[in-house]
Amino acid sequence: LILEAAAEVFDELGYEAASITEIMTRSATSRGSMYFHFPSKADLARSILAEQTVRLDLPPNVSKLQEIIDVTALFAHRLLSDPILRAGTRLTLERSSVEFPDTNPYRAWAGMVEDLLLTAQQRGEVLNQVDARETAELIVGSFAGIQSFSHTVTDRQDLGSRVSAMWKHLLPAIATPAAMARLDFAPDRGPRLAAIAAAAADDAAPREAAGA
Amino acid sequence: LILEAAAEVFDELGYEAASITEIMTRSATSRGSMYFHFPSKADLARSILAEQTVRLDLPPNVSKLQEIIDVTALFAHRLLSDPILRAGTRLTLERSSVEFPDTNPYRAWAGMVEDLLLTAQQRGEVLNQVDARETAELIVGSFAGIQSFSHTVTDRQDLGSRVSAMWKHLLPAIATPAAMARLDFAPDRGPRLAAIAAAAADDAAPREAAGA
Amino acid sequence: LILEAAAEVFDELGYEAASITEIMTRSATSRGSMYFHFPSKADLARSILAEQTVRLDLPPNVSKLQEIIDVTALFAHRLLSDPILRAGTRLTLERSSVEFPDTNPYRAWAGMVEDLLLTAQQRGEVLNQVDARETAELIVGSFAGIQSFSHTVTDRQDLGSRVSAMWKHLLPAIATPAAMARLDFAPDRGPRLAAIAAAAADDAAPREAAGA
Amino acid sequence: LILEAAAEVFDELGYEAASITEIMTRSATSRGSMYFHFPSKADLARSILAEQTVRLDLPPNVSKLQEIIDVTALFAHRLLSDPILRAGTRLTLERSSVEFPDTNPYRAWAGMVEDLLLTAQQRGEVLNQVDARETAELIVGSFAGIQSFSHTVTDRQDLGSRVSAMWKHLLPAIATPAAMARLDFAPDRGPRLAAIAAAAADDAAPREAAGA
DNA sequence: ACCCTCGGGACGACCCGTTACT
DNA sequence: AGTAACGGGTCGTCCCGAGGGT
Repeated sequence: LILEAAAEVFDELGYEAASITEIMTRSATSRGSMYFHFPSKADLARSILAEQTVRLDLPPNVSKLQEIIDVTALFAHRLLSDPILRAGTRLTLERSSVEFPDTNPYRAWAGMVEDLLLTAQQRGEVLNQVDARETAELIVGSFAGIQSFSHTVTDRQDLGSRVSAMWKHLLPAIATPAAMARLDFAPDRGPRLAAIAAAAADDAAPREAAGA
Repeated sequence: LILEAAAEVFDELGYEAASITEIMTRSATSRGSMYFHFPSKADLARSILAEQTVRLDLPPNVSKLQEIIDVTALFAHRLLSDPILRAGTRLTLERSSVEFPDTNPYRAWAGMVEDLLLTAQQRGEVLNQVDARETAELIVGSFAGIQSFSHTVTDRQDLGSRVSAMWKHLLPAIATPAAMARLDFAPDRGPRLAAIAAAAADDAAPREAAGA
Repeated sequence: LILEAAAEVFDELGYEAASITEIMTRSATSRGSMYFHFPSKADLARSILAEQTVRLDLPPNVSKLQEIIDVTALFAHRLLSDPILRAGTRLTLERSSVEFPDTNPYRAWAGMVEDLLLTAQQRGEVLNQVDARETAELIVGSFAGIQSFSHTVTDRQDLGSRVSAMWKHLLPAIATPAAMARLDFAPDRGPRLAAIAAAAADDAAPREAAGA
Repeated sequence: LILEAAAEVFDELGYEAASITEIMTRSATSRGSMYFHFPSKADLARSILAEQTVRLDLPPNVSKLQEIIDVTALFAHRLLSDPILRAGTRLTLERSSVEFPDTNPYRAWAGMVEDLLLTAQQRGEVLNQVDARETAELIVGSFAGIQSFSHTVTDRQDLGSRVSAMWKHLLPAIATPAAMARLDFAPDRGPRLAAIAAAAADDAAPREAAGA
């Protein structure tokens, strides 16, 4: 797809430094075709941001706290290989303040985490003194910063460990002792989740193929 | 100064979107003068990054852990008014991966925090199971992300509270209970430190004037 | 054509002093169009050099020595009116050393003359002791210098006479007496050849028009 | 000297592409000093052209024709090592048409050669039918072109041979048979003359030193 | 409906030769 | 002699329409 190429370029160069010409070249598209599908450069960026949120559907878990952890772990894992996600984070970090009046990715993520947190709190997984919104925004912000740090220092190779460390430091102030004992936030949580998802997809695919 | 204007523009537009012409206009400098002092745009960015680290000298504290907290609190506070610092963080977030081979701001901050953390650990303020480097990098990353979040959502107006919340969540996993009781990480810690520093400067200035 | 304008400017100002803007203005082209056809200024120069060599097709002559003379005479004549040729010589003189690794115009010309010289020698028009390569390169070099001299002093108005004088001085050391008697290197040899070529073109054109 | 550095840069880059900053750097001069000695860039070029003509004083010879040959041979030889001369020829070739209203180097050289030629003709060394001015200008032009050719193709390493070849081709049409027998235009004429001049200078220097 | 060649300006950073003030 | 300041100008490139073809 043409978005793929755009994502690569945005990831490598950032929004401003990315040139449509470069995207064209890399996706072997011509100028006319490019502007037929995406009226402007900003449109490309918006499409990438939209794609990004779509790609985070996770199977529900009995523990809502585990779900939050899993979303970060899987996101961290996918960041290693998915150019759309990589570009999405870069664009969020660089341009969130200016570009997205309503569909701010930060807000979207924080809202999702806050909802999960509230549910978890009702189920007794989360300490009572926790302010769901405050904690949710802290988690999202921290994750974004850690990701940036890891990107800078090791090109995200150690992002899994860093996210694991984040949870190790944060959870004592969030989770109830009982809930905490059952949580899995090991560094390889991301890859494991990805493997499970891939297996599920393999299960589903033949059925689809048979249906078609 | 000319750096001041550059910082403003970088803060508002980011590195790529900032134009030298705009910086020129805003600082009422001519093109020739501009390039006499800063041979290139990248040089301007580098100078801002360098200035930034200089501006973080804090009076030593008996508690090294408190020193770490204070550095974040004061930094958060100054971020509200100091364009150099504002620009510095934006440049770090946007371009740290590409621009600064050795003088990476992330590394510099993380190194400083790690040193303080190790000293604190020797003094019994920090739990033994804490890995100083891991924790230091987590703190720096989280701070950067939180700052970005706050910048996006409220133009950093609530950064003090967010940093305070960060410490509230992080400290239980870092500080020994005894040390924790004596730590001050209230949201207004930053402004208070700034006031103290200002008073100290007022004290020193007259003496200097008298000496001269 | 756009090359025409570029040639004019290069001819008048030289490569470095010529500005793309000036070429644009003079050819009423926009910058976008300009860079669409010629990716760079150097490319313009290269194209001019290429055009130049194309424009020197001459009807074969029984005397190969006469062919060499004719090529210089016609070239000298065209230099008065053809901007591409004028620019070409200037570019060759100024930049041949640096710009054209393989397609050096000097070498191209010298090679052509050398070949003709060798053929002429086999036919007995050229003295045996003549070293074809040495003489060919001398002719090309001399022609270039004479052209530069004439350009400087009389804006090339007397180039025909100068080339004639060159042959008057050179031929005794090149041509056999028998061949020499039949050679025509009068100052107006160039214009006469041009007239013949024009007449031939007029002959051909109607036929083409009729065929089409 | 500062001219030396300027000459180098002009030789390598040409007039337009040469930058005063580069000349400054290479001669370790500061901007102020630079503009104190040479009010403008054009002034630098003019000074180099002036220096150039000075450096061609040759001991008088009984044969004026030999003197002409020697001037070309010595000039060709010095071109290998003297940056001032190298730069001078480049500037002459590039800018003679535009820069020097009265002190045109071409004219200066042609005039000198013409005078020598006339004297030689009076002495019977030169054929009667020779038009001194025409021939003088031919010689100067040819030399310039040959030098350019050699510069392009072999960085002037074979310039001696080329000049020798030039004379071999030209002299039959210029010199009387009697005079020609006594002329020396071998390829190594330049180096030999330089050696003689050096020896003479060695002779003179001690005396000067003694006198001083 | 989809794609591409071609054209259009507006800036981009950078660097230039040159002049005042110290 | 030397540091600082000055604008004008360079080439290159960018994001983007418009007409022609498939």
